[in-house]
Formats: sequence, C-alpha cells, structure tokens
Amino acid sequence: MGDASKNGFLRAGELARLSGVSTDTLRHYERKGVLPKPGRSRNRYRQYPPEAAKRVLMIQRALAIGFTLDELAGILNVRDNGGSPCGRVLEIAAAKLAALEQRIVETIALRDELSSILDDWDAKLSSTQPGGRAALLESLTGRNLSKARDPQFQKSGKPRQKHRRS
Amino acid sequence: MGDASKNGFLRAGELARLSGVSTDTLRHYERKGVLPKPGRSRNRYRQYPPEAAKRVLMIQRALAIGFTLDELAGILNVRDNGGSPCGRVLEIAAAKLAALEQRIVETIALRDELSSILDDWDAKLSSTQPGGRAALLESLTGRNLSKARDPQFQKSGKPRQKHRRS
DNA sequence: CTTGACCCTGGAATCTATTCCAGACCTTAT
DNA sequence: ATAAGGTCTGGAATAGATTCCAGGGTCAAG
Repeated sequence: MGDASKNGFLRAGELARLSGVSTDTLRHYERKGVLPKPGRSRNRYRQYPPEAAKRVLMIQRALAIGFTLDELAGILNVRDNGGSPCGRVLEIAAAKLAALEQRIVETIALRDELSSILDDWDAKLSSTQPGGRAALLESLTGRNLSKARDPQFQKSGKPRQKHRRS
Repeated sequence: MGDASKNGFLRAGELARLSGVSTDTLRHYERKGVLPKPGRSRNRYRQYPPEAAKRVLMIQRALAIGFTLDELAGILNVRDNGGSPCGRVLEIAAAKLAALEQRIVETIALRDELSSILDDWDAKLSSTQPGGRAALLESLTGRNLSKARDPQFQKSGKPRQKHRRS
C-alpha cells in the first residue's frame, strides 16, 4: 500500500522516500523543531500530513541556502504560531548572501593560488630525479597566500584561548 | 626576554604568537603528528627550534589549500624520514584543486539563487502589510534550486541508512 | 612568601547535519 | 506462528580543526 493507514497520511518511511531524506533525518528535524510533531496512530506510528513533504522540501532549500536548523527552528516556530518573522528571515538571508559572496572570492583566490602552485610543482617535479625530493611543501612557506582559511564559516579574529580562572 | 631560555629556542607561547596560532593549536599539531615533537628543557617546557615557525606557517598554508591534518601528517612523516612523497603531494593537491573548482561553481550557483530569492523577497515584503506574513520561506518550495548542498565536502549520493543487522 | 604569568597533561567540548546503534514493538504475508 | 520489514526510542558516533577544562608545576619580581 502506498498511502499508509488508508487515510491521506504518510508514514515516516513514505515521507522519507517522497522527500529524499532518511527517516533518521525526519526524526532529527522533529527533534530540532523544524518539522512539527505529527500526530500518531494507535500504534504510535507518526502520521504526517501530505503538506509535510513541502515542509521538508522547504527545509532542504533553506539549508542549501545556508540557513541553520536552529535558525530555521526559531523562524518556523514564530511563524507556526501566527507570527511573521519575515523581517528576520530577510535579515538572515542577507547575511548568508554576504557570506556566500565572500566565500566565493576567497575560494577563487585559493583556487588560483593552488593552481599556480601546482604549475610550479609540476615543473619542479619534472626537473627532479625520480625519488628525489622536490620540496614541494616547503615552497608554500614563501608564498603569499591570502589569509583566507577555507573551512566553512570560521570565526574570524586572532586565536583566542581564554584565560584560566582557577 | 624574547628568546626564551637564552638559547635560540622558542617556547610554546612565543612560537604561538610568532605564528599567529594558539598554544593549544601547537599541541594539537604535535598530537596530530604534523609538528615534530620539540626537545624539552629541564622543566619539561617545549623548546622549539626557530624553523618551527616556518613549519607552522607551511601547515597553515596547506590547510588553507584544503589539505587535512591527517593527510599532512602522512606526507610530512615520510618526508621527515628522508622520503620524497612529492608524487603523493601532487596527487592530493590535484584532487583538492578539482574539489575547489567544483565548489566554486556550486557556491556561485547558490549565490545567484539566493540573490534572486532576496530580490523576490524584498518585493514581496514591500507589498505586504507591516506585520503581515509574506510567506517568504514558502516561496522556496516552488523554486528549482540546484541540488548543490553547500556544507563543505558532503558525501554525495542518496540518503543511506544502513540496514539493521540484529 | 605571594603573586602573576607561563607551561604541562590528557581528555572533553565545540559546531552542524546526518547517520548509526540496540533493543523492542507492530503488521502483514506466508 | 513465523519471518520479513517498517517503526519506535534516546543517546552516541561521525567528520575536522580548534578550543576549553581542571589540576598542577615553574619561574621571576616584589
């Protein structure tokens, strides 16, 4: 059967397949508060209303844009209670956009950097005895790599290391 | 005093300041095997040779490029023992480059997407009563967002969820 | 001696989305 | 009934680099 409990409701696995995520992920969304807790049938199985599929889809979109499950939870909770967090949504989205822009610039710089490094290396390596050391990594030290660290959003600033209090 | 124990050696804090990382990070690098274990003075304080600064710099560069501490550890260990892992380095670097290229494309697509979404939203919001709901998030559902998920390297493919064995 | 500023250790926490786990129940077809 | 397959739960694991923590030495100046 495809529709679960003969009503128009979906069971976890069905919604999962339908929206391309795992049931674990669905439960996770629920835990995180981005997916409203569905009703339960007598056997305690979740009964998702068909709209849930759209909701999951929206969540995925928002995640792809760069929203965080927690941010989303905050927004959606307000909204599901009749509020209109659109201002907040816009605000966050704008920040995400800015972050993306910056990330693009940094990543491109990194790409160019790495690309040129590889050219160097190819050259060095071909003019080096097989088994010899071309000191590829060393050549990095001299380079003027932009401080762009790549890994996702990294808190900018100098290295902290909080003071001990004891 | 600037030079620690009057010899040309650096203490943890000094190397840290010098290379712009925290002492915790230095210890981490050591644990991970990318920073050779320095000698110790009588008081068991680390004594870093001045070259260590270059090494840390190199590590940072390599990280920025997309190397992983573990990858680096493998490479550097071979190297510090007289080996010449340049082939391997080149191999990894090339892979990183490809990954970067792809990430750039994806991120740009995402940026454009988000940018156009924001245009929509701005319009919608300005034609909505203050305090009213513009249903911004909903509008995501209809969009044809490229499947590009953003978060760093994500294992591609459909949702797994391994079979229970019990 | 006391203070403040470093240093040491090993292990745990952070962040985030997703997955994995074990033990146990429900349902349906054979 | 019995096995297969879906579902339930809460908590732990994953990845990666960095940070935080507590408890405890070391050292120079006041």
